[in-house]
Amino acid sequence: MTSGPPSEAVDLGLWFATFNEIAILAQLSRTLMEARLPHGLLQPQFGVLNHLVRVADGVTPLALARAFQVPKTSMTHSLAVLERHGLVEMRPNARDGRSKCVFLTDAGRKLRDGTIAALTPDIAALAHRFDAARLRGALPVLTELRQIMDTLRDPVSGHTGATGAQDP
Amino acid sequence: MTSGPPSEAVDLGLWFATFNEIAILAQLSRTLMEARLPHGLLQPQFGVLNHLVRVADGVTPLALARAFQVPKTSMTHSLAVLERHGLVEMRPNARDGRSKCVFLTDAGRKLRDGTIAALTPDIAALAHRFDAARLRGALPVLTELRQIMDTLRDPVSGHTGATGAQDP
DNA sequence: ACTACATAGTGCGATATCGTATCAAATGGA
DNA sequence: TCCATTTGATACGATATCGCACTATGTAGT
Repeated sequence: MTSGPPSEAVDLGLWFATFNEIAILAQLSRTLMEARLPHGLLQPQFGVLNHLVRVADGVTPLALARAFQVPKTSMTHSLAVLERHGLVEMRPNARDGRSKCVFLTDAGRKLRDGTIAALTPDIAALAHRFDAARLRGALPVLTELRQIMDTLRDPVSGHTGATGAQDP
Repeated sequence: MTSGPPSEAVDLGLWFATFNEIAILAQLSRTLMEARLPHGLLQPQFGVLNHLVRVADGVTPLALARAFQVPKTSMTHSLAVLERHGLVEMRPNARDGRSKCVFLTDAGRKLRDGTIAALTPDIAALAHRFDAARLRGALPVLTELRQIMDTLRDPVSGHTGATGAQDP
């Protein structure tokens, strides 16, 4: 055999440690956010709301599922919650009869802005203790890693199928 | 009022973007892992198993809940699953009659090692596309951020109460 | 046009997550 | 010692997550 693995050993520990930290940080940020969200709304729902404001209105549920890398059924549920609360509106997709488009309502926009405002002191407290420059340095690494994992994702099953564009 | 905020504006966008990437990466790594886990085991359970191997055996459920920053009830559930599968053993805590100690079984150790082995090619594929040095640079930032968020956590309610030591 | 296949969304069931309430053991005063 | 408070763990219920299977629409090949 001539072309085995890169012959350079992979630092498994590094990767596991990273994923471990990421999992815990996700948990911490979730808790942080949900402490400021109105009753009945959880982080996934707020994430969608925020995405609609920051990126674009009128996208399809599947595009959202891809953006967040969750199964489409999970996104269906999140959107149903948001719609039940009157925060988004689902309209038929003129270009594709199977599809729908998700639009923010005024209430949705307002609630998102209010939540951001409510979160600001918490973030400020964090920023007070943690140098933003370090974060700014780490963020591109996270982004690139996310993109690569995106790409490597098995484009199989009912999960979501393919790569999802993220906030540009 | 004399001592308002640091008068320096906080880069909210930076923080939100970071938390956003972290949430998606957590999702991606979860999916990656669960694709290699035996049926019936999910990432949280494997995380516990891995922690017991890497850090220490014989810790209490509450210590585990703190380490992962999940509510104690979630940890109770995860441990029940692991115990049902014969992967861990719960013994009474000699030092505290209310408490228990979690121990790995041989099956648990074996399953953890097998899963690591099964994951290695996936990690290797990642490592092939992503420079480990960059990851190594970013990891301390994540760790420190996690520690700080740990510290700032409201030590309230039934969540977990306090800071949890993480893999040293 | 007709048939195959792919794709968008959803209903359903199994399981996970987590807040609240509860119980039992420990701790710390009076 | 007795009582109040704290702390570790769990039961329970509400909701979230997600895999599977299904429908409906779109797309391609003939």
